[in-house]
Amino acid sequence: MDTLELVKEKFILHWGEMGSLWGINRTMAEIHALLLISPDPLSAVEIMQELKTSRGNVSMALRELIAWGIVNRVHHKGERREFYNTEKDVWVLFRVIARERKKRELDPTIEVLRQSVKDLECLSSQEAEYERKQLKNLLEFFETGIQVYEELEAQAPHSILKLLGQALSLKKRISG
Amino acid sequence: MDTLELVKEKFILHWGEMGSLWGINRTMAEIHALLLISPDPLSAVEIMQELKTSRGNVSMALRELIAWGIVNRVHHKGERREFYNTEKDVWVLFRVIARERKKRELDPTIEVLRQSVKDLECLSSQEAEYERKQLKNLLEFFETGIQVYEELEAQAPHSILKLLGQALSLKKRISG
DNA sequence: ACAATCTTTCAGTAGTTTCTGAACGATTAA
DNA sequence: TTAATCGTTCAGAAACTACTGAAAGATTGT
Repeated sequence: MDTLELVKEKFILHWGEMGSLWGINRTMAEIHALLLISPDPLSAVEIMQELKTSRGNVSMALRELIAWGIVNRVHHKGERREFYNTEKDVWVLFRVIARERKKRELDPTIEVLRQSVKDLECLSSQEAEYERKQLKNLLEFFETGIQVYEELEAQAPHSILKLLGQALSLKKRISG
Repeated sequence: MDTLELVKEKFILHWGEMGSLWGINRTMAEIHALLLISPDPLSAVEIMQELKTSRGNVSMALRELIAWGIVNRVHHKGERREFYNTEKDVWVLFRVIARERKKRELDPTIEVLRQSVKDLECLSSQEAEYERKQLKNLLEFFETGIQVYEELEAQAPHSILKLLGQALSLKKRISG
């Protein structure tokens, strides 16, 4: 087996592992990895063969990936088959994922926290007091997180993290 | 059931859900939530009763949480039982988790990418070229991520995200 | 209309993770 | 020593998630 294939396989497997650590399943992550390093869009059959998995599984995983906004369908005219593509720019990818995770995780959490703090507002036992304090802290944390997210979203066409790094060292130079 | 208990339960359940979305299991996340809003350290039995789960499960989950560095054992003298505590400062908690995730996820990924790029260095087919380009981009992304992480780690005793927000708006004011 | 080629769906299965509870070990007190 | 109380471990059960493959749906060509 040649180097290219070996590296490809290692990368795909690793990406699959990482996928499971985050909330997405192995097949999804593997497909994403495969598309990321493929110069051209691939058909479902090619993906299926490359990853040695079933047709149905590929179909379901692609559906999910498309829902995440990470994969696009590509239609070649005069072709019956559909082809699939992923966003190739890592930084753009990061933004898409960040937006989706915010929607799925941050927003609902903030909602729960806001409601909880509100519900506890009128109680005055020791315990309620403490709980309210803690939940308020959490809420503040997540709200700041969202602010940072929006700051990023608003200005960054590219190189989000790089920008962050610059911003931080800038701040360090100026204020201490 | 009173408001306090209701809010407590809702928060614990929600935190448990979120935990599963990230890589940690429900019980771990629930225990963490419970400790976070408890004014005082709790014993294993109290946790067990509060979450309606088994003794063994609590023991295992606590072991994991301690391994993450999120929960501490507290020994009261003259007490046979152990009590358990979590870091109450959300910002500190964030740092601990960030460090751990870096170690478990970022570092190994960077390792794979470095090795892969190196392995591809001497190949020159179209495909190898493209693959190398993509992996290099990924590598750059993760390396920048780590830089930002270290920047944060180095300076922030508190309010990490807040700092980030400030840094960003500062940068915006100065440079565009 | 029929065949060919592709996608989607979903019931059932395989595989994985989480949880339970009984067994065991350690510590303290009587 | 024995009983009581606590923590830990781990085999097996339960719950959950991912995957397969056959069936059905869609589209195109003959």
